[in-house]
Amino acid sequence: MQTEYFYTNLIQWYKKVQRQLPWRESYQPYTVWLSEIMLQQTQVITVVDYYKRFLKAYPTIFDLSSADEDDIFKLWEGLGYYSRARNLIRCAKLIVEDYNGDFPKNKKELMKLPGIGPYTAGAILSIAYNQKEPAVDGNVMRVISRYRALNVNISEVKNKKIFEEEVQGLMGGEPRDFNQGLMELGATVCTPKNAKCTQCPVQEGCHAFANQTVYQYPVKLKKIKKQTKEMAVIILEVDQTLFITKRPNTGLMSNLWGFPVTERINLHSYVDIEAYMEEAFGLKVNVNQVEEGAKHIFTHLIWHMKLYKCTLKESSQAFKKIDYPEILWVNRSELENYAFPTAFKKVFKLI
DNA sequence: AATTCGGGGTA
DNA sequence: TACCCAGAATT
Repeated sequence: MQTEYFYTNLIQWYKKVQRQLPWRESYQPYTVWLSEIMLQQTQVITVVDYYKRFLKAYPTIFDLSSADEDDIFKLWEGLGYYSRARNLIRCAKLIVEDYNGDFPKNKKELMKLPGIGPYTAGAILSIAYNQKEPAVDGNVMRVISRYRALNVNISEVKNKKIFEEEVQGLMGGEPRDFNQGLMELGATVCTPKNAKCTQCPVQEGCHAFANQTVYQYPVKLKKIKKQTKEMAVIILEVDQTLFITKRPNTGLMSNLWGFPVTERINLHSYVDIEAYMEEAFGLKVNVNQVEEGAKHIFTHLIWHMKLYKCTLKESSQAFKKIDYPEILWVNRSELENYAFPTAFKKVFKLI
């Protein structure tokens, strides 16, 4: 029978070849949840060390729920998608306050929690509670679309339910190992390029392999064009202390620290930069020098940074803060105490 | 339904 | 370069 073939072979393969990963040492809801949040759009190899540090600092959901937000961001520094870190604390507090420290055991309740969507809910239910719920991520869509030769555009969110139903149909009695096995197969064998079909436990049933059309799947129709922005990074130094500010709690790199930064509208004007510092922070500055900065690539845009080295005008006394919640003057050795995204860490080396 | 969220590995 | 990654929230 087709269903038993896929399930049996996948489970057997997974139990034999699975990678030893820190979040596979136990299947507590807390550690499953923590690892799944970190693994969103982030590769396993990147997550491992972050996960270990995080779990050591916060062994239980109760530790995390009472954590200092700045400490969380410092631990998350460099991992990206920083709203995940903010949602992590919000979720931990809700679990402790509203659920007595125990994660809900149904999809509807789980998806009400910040940072938990359909994939993560399914992962928690299947991996922690061994419930028969699908957990469809990019790996699973690639595996299933190849196995069934599905000409379904995975870029359209509405098509995800097609894959969830396929997974349900293939699922057997061990959802925990089955869902993880599906993802493991996608991550290590059924890869986007150089797929290792000779090692595949379900090669005999795979339609794409039979038709030699493996690389036609998954169908993905959406092009992202990265926009390039010329950015001015303001390096304002007074008495060997640097001016830094915490970024707003929405938008790009929210809640992390950074230097003041603004788009260079008139590429040759210092006046615009001085006006920006006056408007945003109430600081009257002089731009003394412009130096080459760094390039940084985000998901949907590219920053070309130039460094605008400034001093305060003597007449300026008031350090007003308007748009930003927090500002600080710190010396270079203190920078490491604050969480900075990688774009600004590149600047550290230049100043 | 489309866009916005990082950063690194890989070919 | 361009693509992809154990996606979710917002517009």
